Amino acid sequence: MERTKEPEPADVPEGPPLRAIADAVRRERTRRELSLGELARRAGLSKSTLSQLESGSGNPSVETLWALAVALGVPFARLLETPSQPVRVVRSGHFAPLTSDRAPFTSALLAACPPGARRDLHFVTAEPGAAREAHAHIPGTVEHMLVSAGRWLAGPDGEQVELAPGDYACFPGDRPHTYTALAAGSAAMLVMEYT
Amino acid sequence: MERTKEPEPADVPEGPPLRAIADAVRRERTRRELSLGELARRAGLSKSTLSQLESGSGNPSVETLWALAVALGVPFARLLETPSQPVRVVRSGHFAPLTSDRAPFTSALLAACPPGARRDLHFVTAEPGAAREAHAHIPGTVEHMLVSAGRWLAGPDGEQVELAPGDYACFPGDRPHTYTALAAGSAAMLVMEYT
DNA sequence: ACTCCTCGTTCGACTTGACGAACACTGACG
DNA sequence: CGTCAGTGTTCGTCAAGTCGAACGAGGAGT
Repeated sequence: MERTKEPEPADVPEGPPLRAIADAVRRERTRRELSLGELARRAGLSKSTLSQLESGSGNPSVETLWALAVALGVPFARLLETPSQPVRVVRSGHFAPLTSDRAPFTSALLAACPPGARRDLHFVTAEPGAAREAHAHIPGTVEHMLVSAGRWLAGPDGEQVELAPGDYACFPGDRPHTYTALAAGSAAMLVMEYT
Repeated sequence: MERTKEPEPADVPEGPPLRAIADAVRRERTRRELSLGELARRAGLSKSTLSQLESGSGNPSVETLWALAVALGVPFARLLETPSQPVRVVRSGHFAPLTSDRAPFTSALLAACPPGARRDLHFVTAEPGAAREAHAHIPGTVEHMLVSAGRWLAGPDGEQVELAPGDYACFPGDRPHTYTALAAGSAAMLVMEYT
């Protein structure tokens, strides 16, 4: 391995989840009560390849992983999933300095659109006092909130976070959650994401 | 390639979408106006590897693809997908009167998600003086902008509109267009929609 | 005991992906 | 004109992924 000697930018410490892939493959395989050899045969792979893959040693090619996904009957991305996302908050000014090609311009990707996802855009305003209670939406729903003005307290029940203008947060929408304005004239961009 | 000689089950004619991956990488790269070498540098890859990958010849490892996904700031699965409307402005306070259920709450649907559409969320900040010129994206791209702070002049060339905090505008992104900050500390939510 | 089968692992040989260097091309600058 | 800094490509080399075969371990049935 070791393709590069450059000090990886510290703000992106993530490496490829080889361990997670290995576990996912083994999990999906045992769930179907398939033997390692049987899955290898169905996927057109050798047992040795699959064995090394499941042991975490290795760096499979997309062709190999694709064959496994087909043989297992799962979408490709399933083998790469990391456990459910927690509430994610990006404080104003703490966005990733992704691109700043020219002069006084910064742009940050808050949330890329997952495959097949659909997003509706809302703009909400509220005055203090009343909490908007939203019950659980259909599973897989994710909500994104970018505060435009005022102050908000929002998030799943028990995990609410306070947000100031410029703050961004996203959290699962398939659990009960609330939005509460803490200041007069509070406003926010709300993106509902369905999968 | 050709790892197996077994007659592939005819009901699953699919192979790994190497072509689609190649196109996706190039699309995401050019969308960010990154050169091949620059992306390779950020991802810790060699130019040759990336060149071959984008040309469709090759079978990248997950480590390689993962590095690219991180460098591009997109979820891994995005790279595996198979894959002109007038300017519309909604002035602050002129949203559709979707009055709240309870008291001091208003919510407005700015733009419903068309079937099959995909949207990426960005947060942009800028200082006056420099206009960010974005060249035409792939056809069908639509951009949504919700101003959070400051003042903006944005839109397709020749049709720019001035926007104040709370204002919303959407316009085609497949034509040359610009974003210009007119006040210090200007910020906005930017939603890129692809079909 | 033995045989037969299947399980998952480890071994050497082959194939191929990834790297670095050199390449041709373009446009900007003197 | 030449030079430089970019673009993206092709080349040879090395490391790593993949393969087939052989391996030891565990059962089930004689």
